[in-house]
Amino acid sequence: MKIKFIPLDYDSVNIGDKTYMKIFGRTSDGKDCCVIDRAISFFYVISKKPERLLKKIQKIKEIKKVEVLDKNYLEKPVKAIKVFCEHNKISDVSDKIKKIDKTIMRREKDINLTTKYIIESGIKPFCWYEINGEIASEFDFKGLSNSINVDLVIKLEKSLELKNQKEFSPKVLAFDIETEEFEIGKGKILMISFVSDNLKKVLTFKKIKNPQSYVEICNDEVDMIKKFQEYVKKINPDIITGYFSDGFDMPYLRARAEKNKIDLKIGKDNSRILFSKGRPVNARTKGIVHVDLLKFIQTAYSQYLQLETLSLNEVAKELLKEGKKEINFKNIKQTSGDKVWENFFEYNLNDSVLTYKLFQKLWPDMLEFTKIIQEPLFSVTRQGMSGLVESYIIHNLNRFNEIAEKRPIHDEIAIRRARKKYEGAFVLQPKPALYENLAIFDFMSMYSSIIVSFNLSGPTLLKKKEKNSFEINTENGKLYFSKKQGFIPKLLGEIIELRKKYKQELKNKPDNIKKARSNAFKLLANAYYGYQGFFGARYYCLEAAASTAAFARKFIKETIEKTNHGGYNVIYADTDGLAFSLNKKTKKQTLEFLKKLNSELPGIMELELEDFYKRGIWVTKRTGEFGAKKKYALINYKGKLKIRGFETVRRDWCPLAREVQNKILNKILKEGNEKSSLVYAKDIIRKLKKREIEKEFLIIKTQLKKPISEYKTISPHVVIAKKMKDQGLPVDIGLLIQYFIAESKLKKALVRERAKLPDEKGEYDIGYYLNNQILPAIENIFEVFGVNMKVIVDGHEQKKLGEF
DNA sequence: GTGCGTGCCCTACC
DNA sequence: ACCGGTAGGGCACGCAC
Repeated sequence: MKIKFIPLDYDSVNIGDKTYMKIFGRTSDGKDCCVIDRAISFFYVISKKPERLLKKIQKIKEIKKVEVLDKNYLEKPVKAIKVFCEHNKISDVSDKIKKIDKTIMRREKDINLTTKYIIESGIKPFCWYEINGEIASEFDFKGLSNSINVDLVIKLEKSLELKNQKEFSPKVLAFDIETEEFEIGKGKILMISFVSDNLKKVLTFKKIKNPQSYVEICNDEVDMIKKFQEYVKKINPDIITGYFSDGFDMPYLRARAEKNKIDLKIGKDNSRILFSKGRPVNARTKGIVHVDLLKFIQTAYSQYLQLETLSLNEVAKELLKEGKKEINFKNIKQTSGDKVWENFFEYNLNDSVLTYKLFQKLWPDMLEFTKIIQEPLFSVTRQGMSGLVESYIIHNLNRFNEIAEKRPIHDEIAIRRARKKYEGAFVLQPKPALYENLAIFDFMSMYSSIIVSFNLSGPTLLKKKEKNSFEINTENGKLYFSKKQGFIPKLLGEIIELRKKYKQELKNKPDNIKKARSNAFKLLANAYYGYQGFFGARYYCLEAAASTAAFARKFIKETIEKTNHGGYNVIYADTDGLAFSLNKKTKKQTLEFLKKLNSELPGIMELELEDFYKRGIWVTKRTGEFGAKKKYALINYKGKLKIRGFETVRRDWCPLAREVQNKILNKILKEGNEKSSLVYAKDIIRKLKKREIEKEFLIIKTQLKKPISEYKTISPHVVIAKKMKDQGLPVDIGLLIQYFIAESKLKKALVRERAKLPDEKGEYDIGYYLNNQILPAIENIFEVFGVNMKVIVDGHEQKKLGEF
């Protein structure tokens, strides 16, 4: 028979002594389908004299087939023996070959079976195919089809990628649980909510009177978990999604199922939820793709989100413009009244609703990444950017006839991590002042364009100077790179081109898919440089990373020189951009000057105008009279502010300090002087001294970055974290610790001894907030105008200050 | 006992 | 462990005086 089919999830299974792929997906008429195919399993043996080796290798009985091929390995032509055997025999066979000769290079054993299958079969995720095959009978594959809960199980005979790739909207189930305890499995699950198309439900065993229609009351926890399982089966989604569900909801469900001796099976092949061994843990449900939105947001979205945390509440507020339902957890007990529980149900349901909407919002991005990277959705949503870069490279190696480099093992990683850091970007020290009439130029994707323009990669790195090679001076001497384009720079060049193409298409006719596609290529391009310097990368090359940084320093410094020579005054520069004052030059002249600079740049390097600015301010460092780097504020001719590095944009400063500084920067940039800001600042200080500022503006937030016990320095937020843990609150890595600094009877109490939880009793310490928050945030701004805040505060109000 | 350098720690910039 | 280096700045700590 012939069907139109779209693959969503991949899995492998051993039947007898053979390995098969199970490809879960949908048919064009919406049927649930599983296509069965033989797995494709092989690895390469690279040898200078393959003929001699071949005879010995062929004696190994597990090997099914060998081919001697001309391949490339790290750009160099090699003779390779492609050794085919069953997947579960690969390491046996490989070991036997190693025994023949220890030095023999074996490669691609470490490429995962699904990746290999996708590459070799060409059956890619979320791409429509015409599949020819037979319906598997109950006798095929030792009855495999009986164990798979789908409408159709097909033995694949032939597949053809369809020209007409129509859109596919997956059926999604979003879910969320609420529990008695935060620790995984410790208390009961109180309720499970889930949302799908036209369906909203809360399952619970709390028996309240007259519940809302979406509430379904179960007998007990066991019944509730079983009902959830039944609902998943009935809804039969393509994707099940949650928020931090890898780390909480899924492990909790498993723990409670185990505790209650429930055989919880969610997969379409009746398998249990599978958890990865490493950290962070991820949870897989076979056939139904489990997507944890948090992980994907962390890798693909967080750089665009200027949020204090990536909590569902904040992310939903930012992306969906709607937040979570507020609720006070502490008061909820089994004995609480029905009204309290009603609220709790509503809250729980709302989380699933938000998760569902968030999924729909992010879906174009996930889909585009999946299509570009060609890895299954499950792994795409869990890899970091370096993993995505690597997958992209691996899926494109066949075009270059390349054998993949091996993944570094433990010892190799240790060596790499121990290597000295290389010199990074150049940052120009600014001269503190208020400037007028500015412009910023920056290099478009500077590091990526350097990698492409100078062919910087491991395989193109030369051992010594060759005629006609690229060369660059680094802190470890000169390095040389071949001019024959390597596959890594080539692929990156393509990514940059595609990004440009889709960006243009997006401009011409905007839609979400184009936006997602353009963005995915942008992220991928930007991650390339980091990838080559990352110790876990197959194509790790510190020399290439160091050279990229060295070229960047060279070009930004040259551009600064040229700009100063061109009659401008460069104020500041960081990595790939420079700010300068126009002096008497016009915008038009400046754009002409930009053209000239561009005509002198090599390869695909390009300098752009970022914007013209009406005013800009640079301040001194707190220590010393020098201008502070990475700290400035600008206003453009439309009145839009660009604030970088200032306390205003730092979450570890209290809102009052941030707000006051923000207002002052705003006023100064708009008005061109400090006069009215000074009046404002004095007023705030007066209010603070009179304790007229609400405590909520004085809460300091700092993230817990590691387990409490690992801290060598016990700083205020660590003390607070301990307090919270003692109170039975969930204190985990990544938690944003909130506290304020209170007055103390002790004369010389440390800050940490004065730190209190926001709802703890105590008056805030006026002296601390004045001297450690407000003044530091505004002092060096006024200093630019020769105004000394300390003198003003002390001079006028010395007596009052003395009290603190 | 104070003052200062140093290291830890967090969070920003690009 | 899950992309890099550069930088500012608070806080705790320990040594010098």
